[in-house]
Amino acid sequence: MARWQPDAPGRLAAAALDLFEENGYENTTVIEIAERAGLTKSTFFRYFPDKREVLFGRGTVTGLLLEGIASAPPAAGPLDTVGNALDALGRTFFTADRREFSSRRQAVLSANAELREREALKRIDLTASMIEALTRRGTPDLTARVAAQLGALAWEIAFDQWIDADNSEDFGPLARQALIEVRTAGTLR
Amino acid sequence: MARWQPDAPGRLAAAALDLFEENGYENTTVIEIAERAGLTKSTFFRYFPDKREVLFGRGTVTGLLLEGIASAPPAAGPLDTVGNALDALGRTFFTADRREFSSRRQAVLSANAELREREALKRIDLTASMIEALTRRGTPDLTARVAAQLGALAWEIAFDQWIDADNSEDFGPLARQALIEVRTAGTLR
DNA sequence: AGGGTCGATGAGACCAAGTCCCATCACTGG
DNA sequence: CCAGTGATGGGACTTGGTCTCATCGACCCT
Repeated sequence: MARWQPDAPGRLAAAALDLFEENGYENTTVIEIAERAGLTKSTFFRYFPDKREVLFGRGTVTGLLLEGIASAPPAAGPLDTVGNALDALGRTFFTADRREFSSRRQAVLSANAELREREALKRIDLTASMIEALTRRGTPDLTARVAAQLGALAWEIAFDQWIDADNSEDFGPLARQALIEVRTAGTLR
Repeated sequence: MARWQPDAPGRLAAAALDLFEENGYENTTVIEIAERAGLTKSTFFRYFPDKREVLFGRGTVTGLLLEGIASAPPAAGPLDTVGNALDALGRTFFTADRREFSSRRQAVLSANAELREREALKRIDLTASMIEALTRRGTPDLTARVAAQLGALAWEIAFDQWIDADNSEDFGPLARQALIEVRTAGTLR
């Protein structure tokens, strides 16, 4: 038997999500979160740099995305490359069993400005990562920046649809479709 | 004679920028900022909701941008509309006399994660505003979202160039040019 | 068996951000 | 001269976040 209950960070994250749903983010104290997880404030800050971060995974998403970009066929255009990456994300991360969790999490996020701010930062960091990964495979800088922005937009659209209760499609196809629509809408004056 | 020194928020903002440059954002206390401005912590938080916000203007930029979008010729395409708005911004806000200040401010922003996070939020809020302004003049939703993202990207590019020391062009033309390049780069696979 | 080590946790002091409430002060108008 | 008003000061209080040291349980080694 383990000396302590396993997966302290997981328990903290779960407790946090519960409490945020019950009382709201601002009315929830880090001490309360830790207590519900059977831990203390010290341990909380050992695993998460701040209170917001408890709702943001350990950056596995970024890794998957970069991998997806790097492993796309060399001949693929930038948007197709991003499409492949989003597809990979759908297969590995935005799986059906994670849908409910994602939905709950998203509801909490949109209810609080501080959390939305962190989300904004994540989006921009992610976009920067995509740009770097694209330039690494030879995409010209400006093209990479445009592709990354459009990719992030398609992600957002697909994610919202995926979360939507009366919709049962997988994330991958939704992202593909969103990317196509974004591309055709991108022929602007 | 006024009973108190005039323009308390302005003095606070100036003191903050000075101190952030001297000692860095994290090593500067709100109390220190207030003292240098001849005020107190209480007064600081009367004018700014938090420490970060002292570096972000009173949202005049958003107003100007929305105005610029709304006042564009009705026949203009979405990107031209955004271009007009950026142009207006260049004439009214990103004026030559504000260049040095913008440059100093930007250096402080990029040096601190907390400030970059706030900047990310501002960008996303601004993009949302642009989308709303575009849809209000009849642009289809998806088109508006793409145009706003590309507009924000062009803004970023133009701003970086404008800030760049060995460059003397005005913001407006830089933004126009950036927008053109972004549009041509946006024809992707 | 018993002592040493190690990794995860707890305890508590401490600082700064941010909130709140009330006092003060300088002027203004009646 | 007095009451009101608006900007400021003062200080108590909560919470997020940091830091340092103590504890505790298992495992190893002899």
